[in-house]
Amino acid sequence: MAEATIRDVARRAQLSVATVSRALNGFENVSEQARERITAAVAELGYVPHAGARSLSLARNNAIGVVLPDLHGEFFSEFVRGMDREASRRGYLLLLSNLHAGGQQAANALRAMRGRVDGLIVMAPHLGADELSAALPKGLPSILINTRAGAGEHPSIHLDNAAGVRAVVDHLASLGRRRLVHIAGPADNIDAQERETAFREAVATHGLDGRIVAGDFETESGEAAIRRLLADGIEFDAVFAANDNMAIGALEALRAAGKRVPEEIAVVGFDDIPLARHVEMTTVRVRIAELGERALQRLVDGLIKESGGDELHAPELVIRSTTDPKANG
Amino acid sequence: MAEATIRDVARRAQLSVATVSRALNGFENVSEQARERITAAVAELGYVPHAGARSLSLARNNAIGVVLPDLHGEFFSEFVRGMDREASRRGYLLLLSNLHAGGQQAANALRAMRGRVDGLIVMAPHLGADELSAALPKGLPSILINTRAGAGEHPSIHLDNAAGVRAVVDHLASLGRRRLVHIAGPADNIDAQERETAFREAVATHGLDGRIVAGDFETESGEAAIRRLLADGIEFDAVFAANDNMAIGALEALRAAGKRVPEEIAVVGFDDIPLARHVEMTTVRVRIAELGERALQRLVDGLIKESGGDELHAPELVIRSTTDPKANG
DNA sequence: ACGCCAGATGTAACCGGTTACATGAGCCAG
DNA sequence: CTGGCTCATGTAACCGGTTACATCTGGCGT
Repeated sequence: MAEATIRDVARRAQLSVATVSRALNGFENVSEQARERITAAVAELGYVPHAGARSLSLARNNAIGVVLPDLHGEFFSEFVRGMDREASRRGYLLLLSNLHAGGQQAANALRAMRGRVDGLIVMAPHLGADELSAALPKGLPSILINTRAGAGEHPSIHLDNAAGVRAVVDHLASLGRRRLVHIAGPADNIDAQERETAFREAVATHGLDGRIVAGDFETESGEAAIRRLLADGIEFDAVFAANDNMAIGALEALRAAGKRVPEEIAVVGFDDIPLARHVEMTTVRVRIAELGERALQRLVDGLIKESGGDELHAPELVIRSTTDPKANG
Repeated sequence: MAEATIRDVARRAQLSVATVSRALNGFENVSEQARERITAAVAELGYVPHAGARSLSLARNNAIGVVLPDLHGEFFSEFVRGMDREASRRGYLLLLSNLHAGGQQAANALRAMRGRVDGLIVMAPHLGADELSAALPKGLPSILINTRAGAGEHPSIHLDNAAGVRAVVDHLASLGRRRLVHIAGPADNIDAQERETAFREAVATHGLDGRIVAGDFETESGEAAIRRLLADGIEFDAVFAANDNMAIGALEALRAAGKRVPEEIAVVGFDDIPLARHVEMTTVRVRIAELGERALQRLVDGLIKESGGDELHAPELVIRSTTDPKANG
């Protein structure tokens, strides 16, 4: 009752395995008669080709490995969705492996991909350049996502945080806001770092007053940050949080304190999560699915022709009523 | 510059492939000296075993295939997260394939899994029992999720919609509500069907007045449904939508019409999406990640010992302020 | 009638691992 | 000194496909 193999089909059709293989792969040089016998045998045996064996002899897997850290839901599903969309369009499967722990665990996850996939999409923000280079199976085309380390050696795609931040600050400046507060994300998060740095620069460029307070990407930290500022009697007319969650926390704290948004204080987030749309918040939309799509696209194209270098993925400002009362929700 | 194989390692270490294989797989019967030479050779060549070849000879892949339809973000990421968590715990990888189109496309997706995975987790709500049986590679252990067709033949796990609905209706009845409205989901969605049927039954059991109006799982349809009821002058004191999105639409329509929630009209959803928590809505929580976890767990356990039958996955009522003003948010 | 060629089919090596079985070395008991 | 045992190691078959190359057939030109 074991699974039928191509040899079983050959025996049943009274032909050689070579002919069967050719017929199944749509070669021209197979007689009509042979083709019929083979189709019949396949149906009778319920034969399904063994993709693993096929991959081995073709040295080609039609699969892409995806290695991600433990991600927040929204990002994860959108990213995978994007990759999947492009993958199924091109006849590839996605082999998923999450990078829970660090170090050795990560190396194993990457190694397990060898011989099962034709390329790797890796997001490993917490890995150093050396660890990463050591862990990546050499000779397996890889593309790095939002990973600053080793960007020179491997093709990579990064979210263009600076561009998003500039768009926000430009927008706030154009609305006449002068005293901006940035609620930063966790210090060990690269996106948070980049957003903070870009904020400093953009504020300097516009000659605005820019203040930075700490946050950790959670709603509560945004709320707490604003309460502290208000309690300290700090003056400001705009809040730009490093992500939407904190911006929502900020929004609630402001409204609880009786501040009018956006008339007195404008609020801007980053990411454009569904909730942001619901509360009509101005934010920076990151088309994550598109990022995944691009990554896969570039990787698969690169399987044919090597294409190194770093690419940026541009986000987009979405203006809603927490900055502009005229913007409808 | 091709990848090193085990034979290269053997040559370099001046040993046979058998010894190398044994050493790499941690067998006891390898001398210390041989082991050292092998470790050195592996390091020098940067050898990484070819998982595909290994799978072929072991007839074991350490991978589980996951075939899902095009799902809503929240569900998808939670489900995959759950499976992944359990998979990595057990040393399995996840091979993902989305089921975009129907029929032949679906069959191909399933076939492509043969020989790359040890088992299949399939969610194919739109496939008939026959199609499904035909498409599933025979001899590949499979577990069906939220798929009514062919539940008898294969092990499966279903969301217990009826239990969730009963909990809601019990809760509303205990609050003294008598005239309930159910905003149903799309007619071709199985969960929507089950929720609607269960609603009819629960309402009958309690001897309540139950009315059903159409919806399509989108926020707007919930809003429209309520507006229509109000315009028609229909009397009701509770709304139970087949999902949270529609419940939120209903909530907005009620508030826009000046109705007080929950004093005049209670509102309940289904799913417990993050937004539901934010608007403090009573709903039925479906622990999707847990569902994924269970599916994988059961499948992998079943690889050892076949365990047929159908299992139910129970959801849980979460009471918030759209039904009970005392419930804090 | 014969050689040549095209086209269908078969044989067997190969992809990169694992492993049953064979071999050979070293040790000890008789 | 030798038979028999243990233990490390090697040889080669095997997993299930693909494919280079060999073989066979029939048709055609001269």
